[in-house]
Amino acid sequence: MFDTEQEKIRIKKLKLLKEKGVIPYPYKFKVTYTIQDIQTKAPELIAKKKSIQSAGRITAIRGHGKTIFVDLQDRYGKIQIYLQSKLLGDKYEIFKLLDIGDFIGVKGELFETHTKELTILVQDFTLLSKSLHPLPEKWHGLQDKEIRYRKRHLDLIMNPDVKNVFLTKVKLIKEIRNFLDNRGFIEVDTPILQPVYGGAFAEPFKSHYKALDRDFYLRISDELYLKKLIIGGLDKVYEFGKDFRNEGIDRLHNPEFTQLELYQAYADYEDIMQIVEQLFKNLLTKITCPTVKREGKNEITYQGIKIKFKIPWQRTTFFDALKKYTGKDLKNSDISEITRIAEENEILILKGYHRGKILNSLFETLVQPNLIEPTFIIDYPKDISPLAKEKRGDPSLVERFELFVAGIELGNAFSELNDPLEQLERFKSQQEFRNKGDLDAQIMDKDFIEALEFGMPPTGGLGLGIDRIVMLFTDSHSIRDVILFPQLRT
RNA sequence: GCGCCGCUAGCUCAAUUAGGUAGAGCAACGGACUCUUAAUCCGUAGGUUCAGGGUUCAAUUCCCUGGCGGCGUACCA
Repeated sequence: MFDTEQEKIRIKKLKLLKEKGVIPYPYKFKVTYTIQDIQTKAPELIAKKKSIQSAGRITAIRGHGKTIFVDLQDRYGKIQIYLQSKLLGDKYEIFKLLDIGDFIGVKGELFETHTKELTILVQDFTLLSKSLHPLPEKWHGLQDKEIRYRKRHLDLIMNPDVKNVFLTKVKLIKEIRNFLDNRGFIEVDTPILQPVYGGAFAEPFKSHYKALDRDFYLRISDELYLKKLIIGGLDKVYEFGKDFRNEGIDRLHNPEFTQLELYQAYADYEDIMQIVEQLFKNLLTKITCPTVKREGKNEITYQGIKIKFKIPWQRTTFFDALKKYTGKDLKNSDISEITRIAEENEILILKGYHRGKILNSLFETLVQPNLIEPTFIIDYPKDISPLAKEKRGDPSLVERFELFVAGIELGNAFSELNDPLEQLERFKSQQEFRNKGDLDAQIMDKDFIEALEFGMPPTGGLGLGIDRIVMLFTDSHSIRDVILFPQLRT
């Protein structure tokens, strides 16, 4: 546990401190000014020679014989403190048993050094926690991505920009809440452990509930429960939910991720598109990440690509988009033609792939990477959208859209299917796909059908990938950079 | 899953070309130093080179297997 030379030395220092009567892990310390407070109120604090108390982690020590300069870091900032042996007497020697990484509380007065650096002249200090491991190197920080993800505490200590990313995530979620609350939506929560999973195409994580002696699944979406709330009359609901999908990990996928789902009664997918546009307009105005430069309120530069969010965003039908990038109108094509195009483009077709699924593969490979500016792809084939309502005037399609920005899928929405008899038929055809080998086909949920039978008003519904939106706002290349503890191999 | 790349001191990196006693900076330890800020100066210590196997007189270096990670790709509509 304490194998290295430096760790052994720290353990020894801990023992020495105890022998000298220093409590290495005390209970509390009164902070009268955070480091950020000190910085904003500096002129006043200096002028009035106010006694201030602040606390933080030691990140650098520069000794000069009878004086020591120390950098102290707290949640929002870093400040220099100055210790003089003539002021501290015997305690000055105690400080020599402290290390980079230790937490201390200090009491003193603020002043400016000759080089105009804000500094606390320390009259007294208190050890608040002894750190038993050396921190990574001060200048290069912590680079090793594996350690950064596995030991996020070290990443946060050493790489201040990381903090900004997660503070931006918090602000963004808070702002979405505000936006929805102001429009009369109510926030709810629905089960994560579900006896039947549904609402998306994905394999679930499976668990076992001993008391009931039956298998449960971690939800892959909140959809069916939220629609029950619409049936129950809540009319406008949303949930920020952790969803779990038993699938691969890459720069856009983490097995557990945060999704916003919202449902609005008496609305259709057109209304939802407008909500999404307004929501982003609001976020673009209010959310800025300190480490990401933005030129204007209507644009974001993501990974070097400038993206404009001028409303209304582009709306293109699924088949028009395919036509643009394949040169062929595939709306009435048969499966052999689609298969041929897939093969021409070296798109893998696995067991259980039916027409819609191959079309979707074509779309993802040939169209999606080109969708840089915010784009609503609308009106999807029915067989890959079992929860969406038929397109008015075209029974082969459904009223559904997906939102793409920077080639990344950010959201999925429909005019929700509310005809219980048709929903039953859709589930049945999903069952057939499943029997033919499509393991992601959706599961019959009789409980949900029965709820629909009581009557669900026309409803528009939406799912938004929050982590991916945060990627956009923080210019993060990987979803791992916007999830504090991303999944890694154990 | 597949492909490529990587893994060396607590951290950041050298040394691998063509096999020949594994180095530096920071951090640490001892010493000097009352405005430094990547403090400076003098000195010291610190290594199962990811693991296991193989080739060789000799392996961080070459080969094989495994582990972990990164990037890409596939799967995940």
